[in-house]
Amino acid sequence: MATTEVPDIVIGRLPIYLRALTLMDEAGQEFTSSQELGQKLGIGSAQIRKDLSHFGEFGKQGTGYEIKYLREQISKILHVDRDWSVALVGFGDLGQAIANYAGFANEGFHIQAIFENDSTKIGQKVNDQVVVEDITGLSERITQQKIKIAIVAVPAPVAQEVADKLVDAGVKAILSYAPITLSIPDTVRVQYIDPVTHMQRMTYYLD
Amino acid sequence: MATTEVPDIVIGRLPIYLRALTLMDEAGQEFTSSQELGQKLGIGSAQIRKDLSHFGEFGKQGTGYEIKYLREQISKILHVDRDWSVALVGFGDLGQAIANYAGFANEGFHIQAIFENDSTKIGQKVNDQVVVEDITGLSERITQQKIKIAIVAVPAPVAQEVADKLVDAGVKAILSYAPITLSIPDTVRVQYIDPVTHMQRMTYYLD
DNA sequence: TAGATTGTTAATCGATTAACAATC
DNA sequence: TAGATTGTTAATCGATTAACAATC
Repeated sequence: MATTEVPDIVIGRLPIYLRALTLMDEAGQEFTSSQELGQKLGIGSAQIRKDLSHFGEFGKQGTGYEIKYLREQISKILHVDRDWSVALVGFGDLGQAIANYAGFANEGFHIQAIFENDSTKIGQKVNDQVVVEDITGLSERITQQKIKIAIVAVPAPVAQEVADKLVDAGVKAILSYAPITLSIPDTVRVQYIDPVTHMQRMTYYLD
Repeated sequence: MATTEVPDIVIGRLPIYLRALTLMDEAGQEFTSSQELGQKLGIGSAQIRKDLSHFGEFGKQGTGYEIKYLREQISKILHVDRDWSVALVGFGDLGQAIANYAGFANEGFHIQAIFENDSTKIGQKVNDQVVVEDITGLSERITQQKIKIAIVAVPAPVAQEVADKLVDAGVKAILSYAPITLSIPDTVRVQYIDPVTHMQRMTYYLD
């Protein structure tokens, strides 16, 4: 089927499918079905089949999906069948935890540049490879290295300013840990991580 | 209006509204409108009015919403007009960053118990108040302190096991940083934070 | 073949949006 | 009063789900 603009909500589920498939693969499992996958994820089997149908046919009647194959296909669809260079802005507690987090590198997201404005942190070497740079050199470095993805881990009051610089430098995707809604041209993707909003979404149901 | 089961997607937007209102309040602003709020958040004004209408009438024709008042009301709706005790399981890099993160306490989420299984970390004092405990004492301690919210910051392979213990101990809301979908009774709320899935959701749009 | 499961269609369900009377 | 903005209704839009022919 041709690409008739796949809904973003579908794109949002693909990484979840991918994660589950990777787990099954690592467990040595070879095949799965939309039913089994849905069961594990708390999602209807019809939804999984519908989601996948936006991109092609990946299964076989009677036997379901070959895990390795489907995994590869979803990786390609999401463009994660390659390595990505990532810039990290902010090297406080949070930034440091992010820089040390192995999960990114494992999935091909490599932090290749780190920026800070606290002079005591500049020059520090992280993981024996990346040196913390002064934030004033952000635009030049990002443009030069053609980095397209950035992580924002600075305090809320400066996050918008940082985002503006990133956009100017050509960044096309921002993962922001700052608890504010950024104003960003719609040619640039943004995703937010704010643990507090997640908490507040749950307390509604508690008494 | 009576509560005819408010959609969860609406509940999910309330913390965002609350965050924006807090920001405006701190900036000294007194009134806002659904239009202004929507503009700042990239959401339609009709949607904001519709969302709020599930809970009552909070504005005035012609002038809009008094920020302090609306903020208070949303806080009450979300049950964040109080303090919450939180248990943290896992005190590795991520757990430590979470324990040090001021954002939780600022919003009334206080980490009152921390559990680990690495004996070298047990007994350590965090922020001059909470002592890292052996995970074997988890059930007793959580039951005893009647803690209803927990943060899971353990490696994926043990996350399900930890979640089961938390549920047994009476926890009703789990914020999980483990990159797996947990199997949890639907009497317990779960929210996930997985930065990698957010990244993968964006790379789809990059080339 | 008999059983299982796909991909897809059509029906249902739910959420968003536009429009406007009410009213501050 | 004139202008602005609410809360709500109805229309639209989009997503989920059920059902099933196709087929491995």
